[in-house]
Amino acid sequence: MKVRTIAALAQQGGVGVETVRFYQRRGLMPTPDRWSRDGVGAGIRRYGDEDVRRLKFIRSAQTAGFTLEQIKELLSLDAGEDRARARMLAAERLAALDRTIADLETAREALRRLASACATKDSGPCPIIATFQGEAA
Amino acid sequence: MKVRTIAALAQQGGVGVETVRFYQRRGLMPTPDRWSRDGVGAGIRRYGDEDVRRLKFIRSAQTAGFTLEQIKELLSLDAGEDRARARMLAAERLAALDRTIADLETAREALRRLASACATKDSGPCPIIATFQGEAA
DNA sequence: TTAGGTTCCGTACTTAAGTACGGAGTCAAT
DNA sequence: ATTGACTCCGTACTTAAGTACGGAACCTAA
Repeated sequence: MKVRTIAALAQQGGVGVETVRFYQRRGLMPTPDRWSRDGVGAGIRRYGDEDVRRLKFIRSAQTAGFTLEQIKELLSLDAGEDRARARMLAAERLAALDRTIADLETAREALRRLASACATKDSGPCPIIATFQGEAA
Repeated sequence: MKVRTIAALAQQGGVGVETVRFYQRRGLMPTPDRWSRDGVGAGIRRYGDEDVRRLKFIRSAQTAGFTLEQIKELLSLDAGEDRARARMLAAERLAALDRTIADLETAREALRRLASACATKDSGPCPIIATFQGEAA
């Protein structure tokens, strides 16, 4: 149950302080009450392990291609009852992800062709446009 | 040597007219002179097969993750002598692409876990955050 | 208790890649 | 010759996801 400042939270999540604050404004991260150890003054906000997990989840979900808006919904579903909705969001993203990966693999082949086509000599023009497109539409 | 209007060019490239004009402003597509068949008036711009190839190249290169700025450089390299530079751009992008694909595949696994974890029952909470992260950092 | 580094907050700015708009000119078919 | 669609052009707006800024409050170590 370690308690940390926003800077430590951000650091553990691999983002900047301003980004955490941005997520708070967007409703993705909670904005806990401020408190000081000695009870004097307004204090500052402190964050726990749960917040770290939440922040890391946001980053992973982003890698999976969810928008912040969708991630917000996933977070609200996390404690909710609507499994069907969660499944649907996951399935949709999975399909889109597979398409993206396929596209990227096609692009990788094109890049390989380009790299090797331009590798055979050390000077002289190399037809990038033609090579890159290969036979793809 | 078919000649087409900007709308036909855009359509063949799978983009909108405004996008072609945007690429022209950015120096990615040429802005040919205007001419009319009967020589009367200023005419409009006409585009050939070369323009279609160029536009399609831009779209493919974008899929490969190049920015428009980088694509602009690739286009300038297409007829140039600097093979080394072309190879370098390709190699860098290839490496980044491989990292992206790997990340996406990791994300796909996480999504699969999520989908199946939330599939076992039809209601009740399903711990999205915990499930999605799996054991990944 | 004071100096420095942080936090907090609202607001404004940034970037990439478009998209939209409005008015004037042009083209193709009737 | 007119009408309706399309082109051209400059300028402005959009979206997502941050980043930056400035001043006031706060916290910690010396």
